[in-house]
Amino acid sequence: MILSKSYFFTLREDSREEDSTSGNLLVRSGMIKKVGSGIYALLPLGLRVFEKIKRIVREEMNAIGSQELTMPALIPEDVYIDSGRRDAFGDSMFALKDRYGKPYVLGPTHEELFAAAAKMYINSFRDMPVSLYQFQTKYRDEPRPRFGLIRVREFVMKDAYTFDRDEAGLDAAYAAMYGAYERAFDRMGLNYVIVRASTGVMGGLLSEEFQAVCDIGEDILVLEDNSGYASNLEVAECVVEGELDTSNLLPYEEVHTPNAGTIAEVTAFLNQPVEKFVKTLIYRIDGELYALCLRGDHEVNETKVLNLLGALNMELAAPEDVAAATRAPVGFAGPIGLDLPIIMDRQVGVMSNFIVGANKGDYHYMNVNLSDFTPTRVADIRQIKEGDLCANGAGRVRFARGIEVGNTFKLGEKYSKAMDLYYTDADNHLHPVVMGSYGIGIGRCLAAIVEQNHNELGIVWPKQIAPVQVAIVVINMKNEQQVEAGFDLYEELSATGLDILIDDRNERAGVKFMDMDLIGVPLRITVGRDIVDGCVELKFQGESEAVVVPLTEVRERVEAWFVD
RNA sequence: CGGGGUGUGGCUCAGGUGGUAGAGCGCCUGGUUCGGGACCAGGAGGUCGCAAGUUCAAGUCUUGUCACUCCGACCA
Repeated sequence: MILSKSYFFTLREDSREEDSTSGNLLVRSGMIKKVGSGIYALLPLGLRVFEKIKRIVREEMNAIGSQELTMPALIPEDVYIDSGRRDAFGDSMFALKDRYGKPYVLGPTHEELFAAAAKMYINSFRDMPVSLYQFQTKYRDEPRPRFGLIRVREFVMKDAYTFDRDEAGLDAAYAAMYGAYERAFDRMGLNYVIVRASTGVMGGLLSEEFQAVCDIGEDILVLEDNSGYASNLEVAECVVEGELDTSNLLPYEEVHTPNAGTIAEVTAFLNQPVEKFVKTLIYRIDGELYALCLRGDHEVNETKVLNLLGALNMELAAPEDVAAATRAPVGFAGPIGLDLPIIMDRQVGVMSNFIVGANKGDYHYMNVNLSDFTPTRVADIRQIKEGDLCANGAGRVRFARGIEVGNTFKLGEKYSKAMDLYYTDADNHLHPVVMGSYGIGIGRCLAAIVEQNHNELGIVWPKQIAPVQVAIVVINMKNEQQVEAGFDLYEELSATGLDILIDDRNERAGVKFMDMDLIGVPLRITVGRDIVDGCVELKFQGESEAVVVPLTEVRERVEAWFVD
């Protein structure tokens, strides 16, 4: 890459449109440019990085025997209606019509088409296992795009699908894919953890996420360092702490608590610790009202509730619904005498002589016990907190934030049944194919790498990802000796197969150095004052001092550095 | 979808009470510089998001609209 003849520019100031470090660095280094909300152009330098990430993923996919193909992004809407997912995606799907009025969508994910591809091929158990993947642009109408390439509306994803005869086959395919993912993310230089996740809209048996750890991550990871436990907050199991003390159960009594409708107000008014309260939240879940009971200092985990009930939507009930159900204003609901299904968190099961709302404005009950009401269900429905006991008992959990750069799903038979994908076994019986699906967000990887690897001057690319590995900076373009040596070196190093850049612009040295630091060149070779001795400077990423090396040794040093 | 903010040159922004647009950076020319985002002089570049309205006169006031953005809701 000869800089004076290349599309190359940098910006000195942060862009007002960008709200993340990675987004700003990528924009300032001229690698990406926002075109619209959640829509980005990949400029030449950015595309180089993007292609390197793709190459790593492609190599790892091919290495486990997955075959690449390409599905369309523009898809007849019927495909998703048939699988039952059109409604599940709802407004997050981009929808459009052709000139005849026929409805189409831009694919948000491609299980359906891959199932269709499998259907063309798979008839017999002899046709499996088989594994397919693609790189394809996905479209999701995100309500709120943000953080540069991290939450966008158009993005390239590598999605892979495996097809097996049975669950044992799926387990093997899943394990292979999991290993490929570990190798791919390791090669990218990402710091990541693998967490158990919710199967959500995708459905299925198991979901795990590859989460790049960083502060702007939108997912909360629950970690226990000694045991290596890692879970997404959404599904992190809570364990019951403490035991039920039945030694001194008291009869419940009504107490007047004027204007004390929040937990904070009641605890203050009654001067009791928040752990002595049980709060009762009225939710509307798939249209029906439910009461959820949790200890006062605990929060509802909506994912757990939805999974428990097999429901799709839940929201706090409207104030008028609460009033009708509890015969009291919001803030005084309680389980005693309440005519709603009651789902009680397991932790409440070890509480005694606690305080609940009395279903009567400005009143609570004290000294309530489990015998005073009957929950419909008792389950783990609370959100885990930092410092809680880990589900495996190994210790206390801490939280971290993560960017989901990849996920793996054991889908099982859900889509094959929906898409009528069956095969004949050796005994001539029909069985549904057992599927897995696996995604990697390429742009997210790029953003996460930058988010994890930068300093005050710019990006610090891992050398295998960097847009160029080596930059030759010619200090003085009017000095013929420097120019000639620079271009000779450029020729020589280009033969190594590495990506080489020569900065031959008529700029001052400071400008060139700043630009190279901004775009994140792992090795900078400076052709300057030492050229009179036949030497140049090599400055390796992470080293504060440059080393002076004779021109004759440069190639050797560069090659040794890169394989290191 | 609810609430807030912002739209002025390629970028970052300034433009009390209305009077016909500026700065810094970037770009072009010349000169002095030349190893960590140089300096001097000259210059090019703007339908002030868009549309109506008020007014002799609108970047500025009114209304509408679009875009971007933040908080919330939502979220593979």
